[in-house]
This record gives sequence, C-alpha cells and structure tokens, in this order.
Amino acid sequence: MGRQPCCDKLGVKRGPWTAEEDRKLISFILSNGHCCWRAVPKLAGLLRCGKSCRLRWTNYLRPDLKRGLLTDAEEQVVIDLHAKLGNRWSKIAAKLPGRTDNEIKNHWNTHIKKKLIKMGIDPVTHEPLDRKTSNSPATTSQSVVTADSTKSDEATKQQSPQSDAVGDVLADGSSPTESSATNTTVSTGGSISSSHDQDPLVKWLLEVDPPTGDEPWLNFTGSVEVDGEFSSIAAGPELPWDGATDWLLDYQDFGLGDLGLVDGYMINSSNGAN
DNA sequence: AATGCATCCAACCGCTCCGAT
DNA sequence: TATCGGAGCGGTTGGATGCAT
Repeated sequence: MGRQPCCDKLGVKRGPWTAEEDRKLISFILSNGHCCWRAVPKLAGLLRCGKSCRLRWTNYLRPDLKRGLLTDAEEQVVIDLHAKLGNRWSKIAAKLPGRTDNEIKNHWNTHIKKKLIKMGIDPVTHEPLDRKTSNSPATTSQSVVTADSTKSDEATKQQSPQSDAVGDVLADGSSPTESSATNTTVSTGGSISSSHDQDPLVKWLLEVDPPTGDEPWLNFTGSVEVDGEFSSIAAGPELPWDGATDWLLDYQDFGLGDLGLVDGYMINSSNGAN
C-alpha cells in the first residue's frame, strides 16, 4: 500500500535552522503547545516537516534543556543505564533532566564509548574486551567503570563510586538507592556484577514515569503574538540557549515572569536538574 | 600560514510502536 | 481484527570546528 511520507519533500526546507525559524517555532509552541506536530509547521508558518520541528524543539529549543558536556555524574548514570538498557537512549535520557536522547547518544558515541574501549571494556556488553578473545587471567583485577575512572588512563585504578553525585542528576532529585547507581563493576569473571537484575535503582528507573509532556511551557497560553515579531518572549539569564539562539537574549528586558513562563521554566530547571 | 585529519554534534532517514477507526 | 496515520526512537550522515603537522 505504501505510506505517505511524513511530509512532502517538495517545498520543505532542510538543513540547519535559522534564528527566524527558531523564533517562529518557539513562539508558536509557547503560545499553542504542540497538539499535532504534523500541523505545527503549517500553523507556525514554517517550511519544515513536522518531524523536523519536533526534533528541533526537543533537541535544541526546549526551555528546560541543559547545555554543555555531561557531568561526571551524568556520564556515570548513562554508563550504568546503558549496561542495563542498551541503546535505548530515550529511556536513558528520561532519567537525566535537561538532556536529550540525541545528546546522550552523541556523547556516548564520541566520548564514553572510546573511554570504555580504552579501559578494555566492551561498550556494548560492558564486559572486558579481552574476555572475548580468551579467558586470560589478565582480567583478574577488578575494574570499576566509573565516570572518574574513565577520565584518565588509569583504568585499573580503583575508584569509589560517587553515588551522591549520581543521585543528584536523577529525574526528581531523589536518590532511590544511595549505593547502587555507580556500582557497575566488571568482575573477575567479566560479567556485570552490579546485580542490575535486582538492582533497586534500575528497577526504580524503569518504573518511574518519564516526563509526562505536561510541562508548563507546553501548555503555556500566554498572549504571545505570532506576527513575525517575538517581542513577548524573553530569555532570562538562566535560559540554556546557546549562541545559536542568542537573539533571545536581546529580549531580556521583557521578562519571562510577566508571561508566567519563568515559573514554568524555573520549576523544570530546578527539578533536580541542577 | 596553509593544509589535512580528527572530532563533534545538529539534523535527517527509516523503522517501530501505538492509538484511532 | 486489520488497517491507517502520527509520534517517537535509534542509526547514520555531513557540515562545522578544532587540532596537528
């Protein structure tokens, strides 16, 4: 039967987003939410497909996004969850407030993967690499995969897990189990010995609901004009947008608080995210 | 200073999942 | 139950940037 493409290829703009497009998308979503991504570009006056709009919003424009490299604690959570969940980036991202699946995926592929390989850990199985080629007793020394240990070449150095730090990055700021989050250890036998199957942390992570999509800014219905101007939306000093959206900073004087946006944003950003 | 290589990351593509009919 | 369509996910790509020579 064949499916319709998510958008017409003809007349749909692709490639990097311009500041003007960002402006339109933010303006539209802040004032209307995103009931249906397919309809968003049309309603927002964008020559993009809905998919592209969703991606741009979720990966870059969302007000509650953190920017910058993952912290050691966040990295450790990623390693830990990856050991249990595999490449389910969205699930992992759901446990790291302000981080996107794309960001985590990129970070994994560019940083963590290499670190683990360098340490002799298979990034896929989280088992020692040389265990695959032989059962050499060379792996007798226990290696503990922690963010700290991955930071240097001292792979064999034993580090104490930073469970507190990990707890800090969890979705609601709570610390389900103070101990297990960073205990992904590769034991003598090469198997993951973090007891993930029974690990209360992992259990908790898998049970806790991810963000519901009911974030305040999604339902924001302030009187934002979508008339080509963006005068009502302002970026406070704590907003995470980087240089690509520096234009937002030009509107600081208007104040998000007037629109009720700051409250929504601050709630989100302070919800264990920092 | 110029060039080539390596790395990073935003964005796209195609697939799967899931709700509606 | 089968089909359709939209949303979301994970893999991949390619341009931009940084670094080494």
